[in-house]
Amino acid sequence: MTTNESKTEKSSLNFIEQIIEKDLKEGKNNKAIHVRFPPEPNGYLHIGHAKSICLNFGLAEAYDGTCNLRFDDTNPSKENIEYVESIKKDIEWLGFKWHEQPKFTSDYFEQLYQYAISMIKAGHAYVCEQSAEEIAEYKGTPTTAGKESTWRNRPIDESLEWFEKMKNGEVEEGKMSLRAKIDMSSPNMHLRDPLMYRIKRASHHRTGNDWNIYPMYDFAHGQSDYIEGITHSICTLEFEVHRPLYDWFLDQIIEEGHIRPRQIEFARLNLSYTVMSKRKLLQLVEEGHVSGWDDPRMPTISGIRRRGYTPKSMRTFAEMIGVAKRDNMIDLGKLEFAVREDLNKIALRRMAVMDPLKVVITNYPENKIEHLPAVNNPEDETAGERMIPFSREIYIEREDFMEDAPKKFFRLSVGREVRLRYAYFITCNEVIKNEQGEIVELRATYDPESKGGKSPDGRKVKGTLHWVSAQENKQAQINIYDRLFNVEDPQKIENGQNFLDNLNPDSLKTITAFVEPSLGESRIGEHFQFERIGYFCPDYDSKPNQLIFNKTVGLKDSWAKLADKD
RNA sequence: UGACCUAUGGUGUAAUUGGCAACACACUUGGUUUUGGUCCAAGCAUUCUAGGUUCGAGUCCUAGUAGGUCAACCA
Repeated sequence: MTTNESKTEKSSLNFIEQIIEKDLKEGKNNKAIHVRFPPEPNGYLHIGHAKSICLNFGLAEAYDGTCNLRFDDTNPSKENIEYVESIKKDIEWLGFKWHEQPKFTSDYFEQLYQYAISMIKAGHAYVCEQSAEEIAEYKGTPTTAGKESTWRNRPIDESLEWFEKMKNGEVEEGKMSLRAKIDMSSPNMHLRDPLMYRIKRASHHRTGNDWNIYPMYDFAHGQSDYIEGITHSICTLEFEVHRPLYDWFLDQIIEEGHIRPRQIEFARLNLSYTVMSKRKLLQLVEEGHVSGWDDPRMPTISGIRRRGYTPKSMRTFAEMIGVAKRDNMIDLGKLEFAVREDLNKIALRRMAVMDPLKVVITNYPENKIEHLPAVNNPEDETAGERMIPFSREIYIEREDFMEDAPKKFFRLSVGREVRLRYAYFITCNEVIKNEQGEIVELRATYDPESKGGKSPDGRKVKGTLHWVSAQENKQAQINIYDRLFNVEDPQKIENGQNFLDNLNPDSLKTITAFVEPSLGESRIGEHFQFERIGYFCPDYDSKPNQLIFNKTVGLKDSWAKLADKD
């Protein structure tokens, strides 16, 4: 068995896989792969996180390694347990399993504190009494060097003493901080004596009021990686400039014979027609532009789930977009392709009429109701059949009829014959209008010989329409979602505007539709294809007597494309 | 004008590390079809620019250009 050797089924490797295979080949880290997904529990996960989750957990799966889930909870004022729970749920939904129990950076607060003390003792850290403003001022700018703090060379004992007092809550918030002693003139801003600890009186969601000081990201992340034995610490590109600091901190604590984690950065996901920053997503929720974190228009994992996307489609998508270091803007169409591909294979076909137009079949008996068999999924024989009621009066889609139809219009028009899916051929012979001249009803005749939709004499009809019996159907509320923003990159804004000005006012349309009776039994978690329209799923609020469906994504529509050209 | 990073079709990712630029999405055209869906077939690139090395360069060298990240007691 060569599970630890290479990914044989894939012909090309991304740059991270190449690094890993090289490390494995060289026998680094005892030939083990141990990665981690380190979210901060201060918001809901979005599809960008999904990319990272698929990357990290996927790497662990591929190389017979392990992947930790670690909550990076060093900022008690922003984090809470609600987010912890939603993050766990999202990862599980995607189908991944973390190594052992979920881990928390707060589990290591005591160890981190000890590391800090030893650094003070070694002369690599000091307690600084500059204010936030002074620190910023002394820091300099990217193009000009900074100045050293006046507290930089205070005696070690004094720093030790004050750090202890900081910890014990004897120092006011903002009055002191612990800083690493590195290089105030470094061209890398992050090396200009970065903060290691700040005083915070907030209650932490796990450690309560045990601590009055909390470590900063840079002094917590690499250390946590080290403590957990992480081999490859994969993060996004904006942390690239942090890497020298990551390595510097590691140098201060590393011991002989221990695994030294390596930080590797990749480009975060950008998806067209949406935003991906937690801050902006939070704003959309808080200002009520969407109904919540799991609004099906949100790029959050919970939103996407409610929208009807499948875990498999998310993983396919992650596979499709790949991993690299250059900035990208992924076409939303790729995500839609991934979900259509999955849903096409698994979704049960049903008929539903969104915008009904009544058709009376004049030569069909008045009170007769036939139950006709219909295939559940042509892509999956095992899905079987169900029966659909057919009657003298039916509804078809309003847009499936046209009075002055062009040649390319394969649907219903006066004098034209079409097939009603799984039912009969009908020919339209009369249009009924109201006083305003609007079409309110169609009269048609059917060919009794064409039962099931098969032509009795081999004659062809070009069009097949979906339909629902006007007598036997269910009403359903349908939520039709469109892209949340009108422009590809909502963050690109004109002067004086903000990203909210790019919101698509028509991103949600709610209508009432007639659906075939079998949909009355649909359950949350199921996926349907409403034939010729798109994929839909029952919303969380859907009930048997009050059906609600969310549109996941439309079917590809080459007729709409053709019609658009005029 | 500092440091670091990145440049391959409309989009994303490859190219056995110097040897016929490949795969997917999108788009176009045609075929099949009881979903204008699916499926099948075909088409779609001067590898950011300019020089150079080489029998041969997306890959190496030189000089540019463009984009991104970094100045939170956030992560």
